[in-house]
Amino acid sequence: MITTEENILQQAGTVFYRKGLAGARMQEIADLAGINKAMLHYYFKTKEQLFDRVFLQAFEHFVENITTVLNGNASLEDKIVSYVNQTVDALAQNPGIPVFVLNELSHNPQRITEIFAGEEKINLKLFREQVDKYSGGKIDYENLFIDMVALCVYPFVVAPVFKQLLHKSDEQYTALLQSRKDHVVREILGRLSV
Amino acid sequence: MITTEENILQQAGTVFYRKGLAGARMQEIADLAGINKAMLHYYFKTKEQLFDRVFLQAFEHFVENITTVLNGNASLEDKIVSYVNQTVDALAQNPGIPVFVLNELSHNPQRITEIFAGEEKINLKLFREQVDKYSGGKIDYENLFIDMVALCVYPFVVAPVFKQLLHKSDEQYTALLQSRKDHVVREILGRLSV
DNA sequence: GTCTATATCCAGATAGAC
DNA sequence: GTCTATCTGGATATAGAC
Repeated sequence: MITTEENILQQAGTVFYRKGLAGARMQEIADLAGINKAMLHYYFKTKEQLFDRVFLQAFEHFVENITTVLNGNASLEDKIVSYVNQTVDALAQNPGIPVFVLNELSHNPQRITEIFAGEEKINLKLFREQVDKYSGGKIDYENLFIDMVALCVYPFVVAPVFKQLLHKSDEQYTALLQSRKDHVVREILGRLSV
Repeated sequence: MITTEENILQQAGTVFYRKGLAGARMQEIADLAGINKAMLHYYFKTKEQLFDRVFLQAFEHFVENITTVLNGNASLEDKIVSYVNQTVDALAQNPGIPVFVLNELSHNPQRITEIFAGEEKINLKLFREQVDKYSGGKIDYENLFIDMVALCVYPFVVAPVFKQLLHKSDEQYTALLQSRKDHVVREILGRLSV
C-alpha cells in the first residue's frame, strides 16, 4: 500500500516535470492524486516545499549514475560501459527529468551550490586517476567525462527537435537512442586504446 | 536608434529566458524596458503573444547554425569546422537559449511540428550524401550529426552542474568551453580519416 | 504613443466542521 | 486525516485621460 505522501509526491512530479514550478497548479496535482487541494498543504505546507522535495528526488536521479558508477572499484572500461548503459536505461524510463532539472537550475542557479554543499561523495578524483594511469597522462579526463555524459544525455534532452530533423517516429527514435549505447561505448573506449 | 518594439522584445527575452512563460512577470519586463506595463499590451496584446515572438527568435538562434552551415556547398570537413566554431561562439553569447527552448518544447511539444511545417530548408540530405560519399557508406550520418551537436551544446546546457563537479570558476569554465572547440573538431574529423 | 487607475480573475493558502 | 467554503494577494488586461 502506498502512502498518501508518496502518492502526492509522485503526481506532483508528473505535473512539475511538464509545467515547471510556476506553471504547475496545485489543483491539477490534487486531481491527479485523487485528493483535495487542502490536503497538499496539510502534507507539504506550501507549493515551494512540495516542489523542493520533487526537485531533490529528480536531481538525485539525474546524477546518481555519475556517483555510483564512477566511484566503484571496477576497471575504467567497465565503469564506462556501466555508466553508458545504466544512464540510457534510466533516461528511457524518465525522459523528462533532465530538462526539468536543468531548467530549474537555470532559473535558480544557487540551488546547485546548496545541494553540493553536503555531498562530498560526488567526486571525480578516482576517475581522473584511472584515466591518467590508463593513458599515461595523454588523455584529458575532463573532456572524456564531458563527452561521455553529453553523448548519452543530450539526445534525450533534444528529442523533440531531433525527431523532426531526422524524420523519426517515436518508436524509431526510441530505437535509435537504444542503439546509441553501443555506439557511444565504442567511441569512448576507442579513444583509450589508441 | 532602437524602436520600442525591439526594446521590449529584447528585455522580454532576458526575463523569459530566466523564468519561463509562467514564471515571468509583465511588470518586470516593463521595468527593464523602462516603460509602462500597459505599453506591453499595446504592442503585443497578450503575454502569450509576446512570448511567442520571443520563443520564435530563440528557436531560430538555436537551429540557425545547423541550417546555414550544413546546407552550404563547402566540403564536409569545412562544414564541421564551421559548425563547431560558430555554434560555440553563438552559445557563449547567449548561454540561456538552449535550456529555454528545450524546456518550452518539453512543456509544449506540438509547437515543434508547427514550426517545422513551413521550414523545408532544415534538411540534412546534403550532409548525409557528403558523409556517405566521404566514408564509402561506412559512417552513420545520424550518429555523426547527433554527436557533433551534443558535444557542442550539452556543456552549455549543463554548465551549472559541471562547474561544481569539475570545481571550476566561471572564468575557468568559459575557457574550458572555448578550448573544447578544437577538441570536438579533432574528435569528429578523426572519425572520418580512419 | 504613453501614462494612471481600475476591473477581473485566478491561484495559493487557511479556517473550521466532521 | 479529510473535506467545503472562503480569504487574500497578485497578475493580466483594459478603460480612458493626455
